[in-house]
Amino acid sequence: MRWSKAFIPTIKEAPVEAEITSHKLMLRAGLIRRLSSGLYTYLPFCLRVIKKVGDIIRDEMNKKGAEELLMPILQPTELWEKSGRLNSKELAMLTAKDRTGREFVLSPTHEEVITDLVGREIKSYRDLPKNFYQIQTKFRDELRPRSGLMRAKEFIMKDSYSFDVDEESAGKTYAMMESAYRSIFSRCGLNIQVVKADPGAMGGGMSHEFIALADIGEEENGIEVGQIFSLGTKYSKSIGATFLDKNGVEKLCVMGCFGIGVTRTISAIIEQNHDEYGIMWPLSVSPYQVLILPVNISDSVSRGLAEKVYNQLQERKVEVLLDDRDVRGGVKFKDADLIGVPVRITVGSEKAASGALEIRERRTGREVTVRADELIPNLMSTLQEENHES
RNA sequence: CGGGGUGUAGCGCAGCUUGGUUUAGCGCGCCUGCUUUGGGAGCAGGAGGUCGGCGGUUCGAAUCCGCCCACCCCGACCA
Repeated sequence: MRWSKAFIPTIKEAPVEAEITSHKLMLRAGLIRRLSSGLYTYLPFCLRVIKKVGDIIRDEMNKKGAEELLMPILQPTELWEKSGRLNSKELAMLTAKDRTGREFVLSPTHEEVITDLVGREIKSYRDLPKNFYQIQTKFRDELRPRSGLMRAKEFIMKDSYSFDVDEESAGKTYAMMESAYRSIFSRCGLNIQVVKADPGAMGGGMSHEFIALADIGEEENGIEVGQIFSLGTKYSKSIGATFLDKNGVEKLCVMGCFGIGVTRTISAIIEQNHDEYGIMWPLSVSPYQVLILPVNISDSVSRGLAEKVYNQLQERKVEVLLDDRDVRGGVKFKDADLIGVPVRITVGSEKAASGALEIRERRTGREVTVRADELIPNLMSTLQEENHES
């Protein structure tokens, strides 16, 4: 992508609405814009990160045998009456009406819908265990939205729901999800602490929270980015999800549910990966892997070299952003630090004249000068290292 | 919902106390031209505002009064 064609609206100073670092940086680096309190547009740059995080989640969930599906956001209130959660204050539900006046819940979570589905479709112990997940927008009528994507009325969540034949099997699923979550957060570049938690509105038995350590955050100096619950038979009983066991006896599915706040995870990543100049994306979730920065775009030699490198990297499927804007070098350097692409290739007029350029790591500031024909192998090994560090 | 605070150009603010030389300013950003080009350049010119909204007081309101709305922070609640 060429920066001159991309929509990356960076700003020098953070608007006063933002207090915490991640919120400020997301505004400044052109990731989000506010529509209204607790409602944000994810700009193209942010959407790339959302996709990266989503792909890591999909990879780890699929490894554990979970299957992705997508359920409706609008849900009939009758289903929520069945589970007894229609008037749950904790879930802070938003509702919507159709033109006949029928009321729907704008889903804050999907236990009811998935249990209804499984109850209708799965009838035999032979079809269990099952684990379904989805990544979609959730709604909570937050009393007080705050801190950008940290607590929004509308946010992106990965939620999954497991169905097992008994507690023992459900326990294994629970442990598997815990390990999947550890891998997911680690691959996202997050330092996580797992703590025992109160199941709250979900009900059921055991629960653990995944806390990203940060000096802001709402509990224990950390940000809750995920939570897992063993639900027992609470929903299979109220909604009706049973199966026949080996002996032909009807039994209730033993359930678990597992959530990750995707957009909040991105806030947490920034809280843990930034410095005074801007974001320092872990390579695994960075919107681009490499930024090419020709210091002076009107110098034809460095422009030519930058274009050449840009093409080479694109051919190798490296996600590369070329800062081809006709602005002064200082502006580009500041923006480069702000948006936090992990590897920067600087093309300066002097060195370009002798066919050399610089590779710089955003996180460490480490910089090497290489000849253009040595660039690709050097860059590939730098990317490898970055990958292992995050 | 309780408490605190803020609304003046895209962003950051001054002006309000004491109403009238304010045709409402300043910095950044934006547009045009020239110069400049390794860490947010310089000069010149320019565009951009129902002063959050409605009502009231007054000869006259960004400024005083009332109501409403929006937004931010603390609390209760949550991925």
